[in-house]
This record gives sequence, C-alpha cells and structure tokens, in this order.
Amino acid sequence: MELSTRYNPAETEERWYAHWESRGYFRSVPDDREPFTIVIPPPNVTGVLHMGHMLNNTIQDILTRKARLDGKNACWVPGTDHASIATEAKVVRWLREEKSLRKADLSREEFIEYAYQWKDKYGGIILKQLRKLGASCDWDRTAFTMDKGYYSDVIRVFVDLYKKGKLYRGLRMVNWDPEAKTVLSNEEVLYNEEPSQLFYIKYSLEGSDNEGIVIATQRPETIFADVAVAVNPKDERYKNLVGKRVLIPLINRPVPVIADDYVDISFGTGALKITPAHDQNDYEVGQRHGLEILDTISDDGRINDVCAYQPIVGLDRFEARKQMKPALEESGHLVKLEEYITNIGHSERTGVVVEPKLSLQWFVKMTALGEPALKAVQEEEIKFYPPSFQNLYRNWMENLRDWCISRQLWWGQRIPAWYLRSEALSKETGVFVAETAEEALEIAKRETGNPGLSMNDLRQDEDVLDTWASSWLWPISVFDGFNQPEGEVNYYYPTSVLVTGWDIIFFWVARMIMAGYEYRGQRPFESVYFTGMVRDKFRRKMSKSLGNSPDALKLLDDYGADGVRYGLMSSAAAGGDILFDDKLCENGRNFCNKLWNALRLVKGWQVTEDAENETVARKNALAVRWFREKLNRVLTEVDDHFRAFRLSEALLTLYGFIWDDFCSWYLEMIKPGYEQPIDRKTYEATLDLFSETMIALHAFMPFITEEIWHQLRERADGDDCFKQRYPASAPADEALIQAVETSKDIIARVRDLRNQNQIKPRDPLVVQVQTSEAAKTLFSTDGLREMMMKLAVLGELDFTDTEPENAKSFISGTDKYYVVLTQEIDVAAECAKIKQELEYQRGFVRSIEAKLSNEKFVGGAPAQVVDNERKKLADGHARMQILEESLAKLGCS
RNA sequence: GGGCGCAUAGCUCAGCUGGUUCAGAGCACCUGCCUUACAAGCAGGGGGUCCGCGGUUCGAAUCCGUGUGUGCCCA
Repeated sequence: MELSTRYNPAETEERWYAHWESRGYFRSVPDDREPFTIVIPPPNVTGVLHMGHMLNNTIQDILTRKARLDGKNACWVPGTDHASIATEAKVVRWLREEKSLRKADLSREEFIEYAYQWKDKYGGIILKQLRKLGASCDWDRTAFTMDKGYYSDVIRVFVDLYKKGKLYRGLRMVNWDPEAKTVLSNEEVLYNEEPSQLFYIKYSLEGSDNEGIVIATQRPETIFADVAVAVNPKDERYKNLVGKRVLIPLINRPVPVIADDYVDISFGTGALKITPAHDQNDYEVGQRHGLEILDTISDDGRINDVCAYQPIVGLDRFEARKQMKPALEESGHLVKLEEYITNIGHSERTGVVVEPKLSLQWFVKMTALGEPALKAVQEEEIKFYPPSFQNLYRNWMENLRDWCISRQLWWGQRIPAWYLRSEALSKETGVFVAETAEEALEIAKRETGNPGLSMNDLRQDEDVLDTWASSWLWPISVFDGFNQPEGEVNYYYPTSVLVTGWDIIFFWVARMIMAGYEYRGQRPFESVYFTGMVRDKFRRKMSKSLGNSPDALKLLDDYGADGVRYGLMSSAAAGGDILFDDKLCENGRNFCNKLWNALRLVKGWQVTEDAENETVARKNALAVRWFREKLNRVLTEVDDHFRAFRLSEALLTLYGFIWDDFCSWYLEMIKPGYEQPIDRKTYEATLDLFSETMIALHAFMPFITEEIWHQLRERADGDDCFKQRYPASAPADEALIQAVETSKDIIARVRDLRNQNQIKPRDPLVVQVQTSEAAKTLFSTDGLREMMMKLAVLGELDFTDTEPENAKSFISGTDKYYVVLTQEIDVAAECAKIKQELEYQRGFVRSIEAKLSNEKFVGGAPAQVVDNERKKLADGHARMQILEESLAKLGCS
C-alpha cells in the first residue's frame, strides 16, 4: 500500500461524511438509552457560514459525538429561523431585481408565496455548509421557525399568553427604524460614538421682552413637539422660573417650566426641553407631570403636519435639522452651537438612525415570566459555562422591560388579533385574540353583543411577530411539544446543553428559559455553554464591512475540516474570545499530517513471527506497558475536562499526548532498526493503542480519525470509529509512568549534552550512573535500561562507584550521571557551571529549612505536605553533596 | 453615572479545591540536524517582579481590600 507523505483531507472528508450519513448514524429516535440532546441555535435562513458558526457548531458536534461514544442516544437538531427583517429585505430586493416586482404592488398572500419560494431556493445554504464541517446533525429533524407546525405553535402561545393576561397591546416608546418602518428591539440597536452638535436655544419668558431660559438640545427640529421645559428643583438659577411659561421659538407656543429630578444640573445649561413623543426619558417626565404628547414625526422619519412650523413640514428629520440652524439664527434664538460627541443608535438591519417613537405595539409582560427564569440560573438548576455569565444574566433579569414582539412586516407569524373594521385603530379599539378568524368572530359577537357580525366586519392585525417570539419556543417546538406534550418531547426535553454566543444571552437564552418554565414547567436545558466572539488578530470583531472575516469555505478547503476544527478549538476556552489567525488552522493541519505520518510509519513495518524476536518483544513490552498506562491517565483527564466543558483543555491534552508521548516517545521506543522487522506482539498492541487513541480524538477531529481507524486494520462492515465506545479508563500505574518520565529526563539531558559538545546524534556514548538505591530501583524496571540506551544512543550504560575520567555529569532527581567524553573538558567552565548549580541548591534548601523550622507550618499543614517538604529537603541535601564532590574531584578553587 | 470582567513569557492564552522540584502550552526567537514516518519535520535551548500596594494564612499566580490600566454590558 502506498500512502502519500502528506495527508489529503479533501477526498477523505467527503467520503466519510457520505458514509456516516448514508448509514443513518446521525439519526436519533427515542429508545431506552440515556438521551443527549442539543438543539442548534438556529442560524438565520439567509445566512452563510462564518467563523462564529464554525466555532459554535464545532463545539456542538464535539459534544454530540462524545456523547455517542459514551453510549448515549445523541440527538442534534438542526434548523434555521426565518429572520423576519433580514429575510424580508432580501426577498424585497430579489423581487425587485429578478422579477421586477415591488412589494407595494403585491398582496400579502402573494408576497408570502414569493418569500417561501425564495427560502426554498436560496435559504438554508448554511445547513449544507455545516456538513463540510462534519456536523453530525439529525438532518431528518431539520426545523424551520415558519414551518406549518411551528407557525401554529407560535400563534397558540400568543393566544395563550393573551388569555393569561401576560401579553397586551399598548402605547410605548419604541426604537423605530424609519426605513424598514418597523420597531426594533433594544438589542437590534447598535450604538456608536459620533460627532454631533449641541444647539443652545433661547426660549423667551411669556410676557417679557428679555427674560428667558436657554436650553441645550441635539435635536432642534423637535422643539415644535415640546410640551415643557424642565429644570432641576435644586437648581438656584431657575427657581424663579418654575411654574411660569416660556415660548417655543418661531411658533411662540407657550409651555410651562417644570421641575424634575431627572434633569442634570451640570449638563448643557441645566434646562431641558421636554418632548415626550421623541425621547424615552422625556416621555417618562411627561408621564410624571401629566403632560400631553405631540408627535411631529411620521413613520418614515419625515416631519408631519402636527408640527406648527410650516417650513419643515414634509422634510426628512435630518433635512429639517439643517433648516433649523439658519431659521433660529435669523430669529435670534440661537445662542451658540457646540461640537459634541454622543452615542447614536443605528438600526442593526438598515443602518439608519433609530427614531424613538411612540407606537401601538404588542408586548409580553416580563416580570412573571422572568421570575422562575432568574431563579433557575441563580440556583444553578441551569448551569452556565463559564459561570461568570450568571452576573450578566442576573443584571438583565433584574431590570426587565416588557418585550415588544410586534414587527411591521409581512414575513413572520401574523399576529392573531382582529379588530372591528368600523373602528379606527386606536388604543381603545376592541380586540379579539384567537387562533383562527372564526374563533375571533365568535368572541367579537359575544363581546360586542352583536350576533349579526360577519367576517367582513373584522380585520386582522397587519403586523407579524418578532423572530425571537418564535425561536424562544425552539427546544419545545422542534420536538412537537405543543401538539404532543406527551410525545417524544418527553424523551428529549430538557435538552442537555445549549451552545451559543454570549451576545444573545438576552435575545434568546433568557427567553427560552422563560418559555421552558411557562410551557413545560421545566428548564429547557441543563447547561449553557457560551462561546466567545471570533475576532481578528487585532481584536476587532469580524464583520463584512471590515472585510476581516476569512472565507469559511476556503479555510475548510485549505486546511481541512479537522484542521479548522483544531484551530478553532485549540484556543477557545469557554466564553473567551478567539483571536483568529490562519496560523491556528495551520497547526491543525500539521497535526493531521503528524498523525498521518505516524500511520505511515506503523504501516510500513515488516512483521515477523520468528522466535528470535522474542527478545525484541520483551524489550518493547516496557513501551507498550508504559503507553497503556499513559493512555489510561489521558482518557481520565479528557473525561474530566469534558465534564467541566473544558473542551480546549481536552483537545490540548490529546494533542500533547499524541505528538509527544505517542510519536516522539512511544513510536521511537519500539521503532525497529533500518530494514528490521517488528515482532508480532508489539505490532498488534500498537495497532490497538493507536486505534484507541483515534477513538479518544474522534469527537474533535472526526475525519482523520475515521480514516486512520480504517487504515490500521481491516474492519468489518459498519465497524467504524464513529460507532465505537469511548475506551474505559482504568486507574493508571503511576509508578511505572514516573519511572519512564525519569528516564525521559535523563535521555533529554544526554541529548542536551550532545548538542552542547557537538557530538553527532549517531555517535554512541558511554554513560555511567553513580550507584544508589534510587538508581537501582529505577533500572530494575524491566526493559528500561535497553530503552534508554536506544533513545539516547548509548554504547554503555552501567553503574559505577567511582567517577570516570574525563566525564561531564548531570543530576537527575538525586542521582548523578556521567557522560564520558573523548574530547578535552574545559575544567574552569565546568567548575563555574557546578558552582552556579550549587548556589541554586543552597537557596532551595534554605527556603525549605525556613518552612520546616516554622512550628506553625509543621503543626498546621497537612502531614502529606510536611512530609513532602522533608523529602524535598533531603533531596536538596543529596544534590548539594553530589555537586560538592564534583567540585572536589575537578579540583575547582 | 450603575454593573460585570480581565491583567501570567515578545504574542495569544491555560493554570480547576491555596500546598508536587510549579510558574506551563502553542506561536515567535536562538543552536544543531534534509537521522529511511513526518522540514507541514527532528533534537535541544533562552525567555516571566504571575500589573502596583496592603491584608488573610504556616503557606498566595490562586482568597480579600485598594490603586492603576484595559475590555464589555446597562442607562
């Protein structure tokens, strides 16, 4: 068999993915095994694979695969959400560009028809891309938040919450996107520090020629919606004005001067214009003082005719602002302009400046829903990894605001509320909420006392629900838990772990927890694993506009899925950001290559059954024993890391184990000489150890481990690495491991000595060890001496009681080793080196003596710790003695 | 303004319950090797006041306080 010197992931990965998928390995149906369930955080249906997805889904795949290896019934449910705003925008553009249609020319039904067409054609690309990453999702379960069943779940929940009084319609200050003409959640508003101007404008006192008050505002175009000027009650400057009236410039409408604690004395002039319709805080001040509301800005961001200043009516808000400067200057009301840096909110979707606006919207009352959700996390019924996110969560949950769930769009679940056609749409309108129009009509008849009402008398709310108002039901709805609450949802729910970015902790995690308790009376997941953000190496967030995000698919092509998975995971502690660099994937690719070459080495060996190789087998037995013990230890460590979600640590443990222990040590220990065969026993053991190691690594790097698994041995059909059980870990023989670790140290010191004295790697050396109990014990380990001679390339390795001539020495543990040299030794340099070492040992001994002479330490510390200090002291003394002897022997002054 | 987090090697970060001859990994760097698995490699090496100060403790990178720097969330 010929194997290329380099591992080629492209062909291998495609082949094994197809194999696993065609065998139905990803499929999960309830059975009597313990379930392990993950629901994917549904990516946006318009999305394409980016770094964040790759990180997130790699983690989910690792957890899912490990659970399978542990014998659990692992179910990873994939899917997408309908992303109302983003998708609607894409569909609108698609219609315009490809079909020459405008949304305004289509009926709602036609538009929705097209939207589904678009979704079927272009949506869900990301799910195909996830396969390239190796994602072992149960694709038969692929869910979508606008699927028929899902849709009706959302409607059902809306009606239910309404009936329970947990959902209402109300007038609230919302974040309005004047371009998309929809409301945005707080989380969809992105704030930027931007330069702006502060206008200082004088409002004259009513009935006075020169008295007045100067206010500072960033938004002069809104002064016509002012209903008051507010000052702080403690502000001496304005005390005399409170209760009087001032005139709004240009229109001379009088408004009262009021006193309110909200006003910051030190900001601007300390006087604030109050515009309840266009500012959240002003709205609250207005409510406190019973002020009226004047709304001068339309849904599209233009000034409407409520504004009494005609020149700006019909203008866009920013155009209007420009007009205000000359107008106020001309009338003499502009006192000054100040450059000013402020936080300005932009729509995450359209980028336009968000307009605070009063609007009639649907809200979910959060207080009652939030209570069990907060408690669950506080009491760790739901565990967060890392736990520090509990703080962030608590902070938000203790300051809940009602959740605005209506959006002025068509793509999404249409709000199941009907109104009487005869009534103008206002807050006081009668509203009939039901799952169907027919039911709504029945309710309407009953409530209005008018049995003659027909369907034509009703009109349905035009708006749809926020996407999060569907995705918060995800862990229940994907298992059809609303329709069949006693069905398979009982098996899979609560899910095991949710893997998601911390940036959507409020959007989604908190709300899923609320829905979980509300509708299942149970947590939706046992644990939440928060991933960090993937950033570039300058710590900038990856974004399309910066163009600093690598092409995910190209990365997979360049480094292989296993390489990319390694790269992402090797530097991804839970919650920690990843400073992504191609270099990380390069490491992963190199690791694959290392594994591949280990395979090539093993596969290249000739195996012999000859009796003469019995001796070889005996020598190799130590290596096999040692590696088995080391593997046991690593299996336990990796398991511990998994339990604590320290995935990065688990991977690095395996990486070090494979690269160093397996390749650099184990394989070198048993490697036969040139054109020499290896004995059957060692060979078979090696194949088994290699195979088990592949199982241990499989969850992280599924493709190459599967490939090597099959290359190592002829496997029966269906005997795949994917399907194996994670090897049971036995307690490790620590004494044996320690003996080999000690000999590794000695080998390294000999190699160092070679390097420093320019001795060729292949020249055999003579090494002697000073006879001691410790050394005798060490070398009594069967095969250890032979192994050391092989790896350190020694011609002799024997005990001695006398120091050989012309030798350099080193200490390992408390034993002294001599390396006999043929070249002349620089005595002065050697003396200096030994003296330096002696100084270090003296310091070491002094510090331990200090500890041990402290009665409180001896009395207070655990006996084991004290004993250990005593041993350290004895070892230190022993080494000092060796060094002093060396000095004497060399005749150092 | 309110809250949360972080500070360990040149860089990026581990270090879990305070105690091992404990200060660690990868990358970068230096030296020597194209040694018959692998130069995408091998064998070695140098490099740290664990941010400053104070405290608790027999013992602190680890716990507490404080200062500084820095990042994030909320208003």
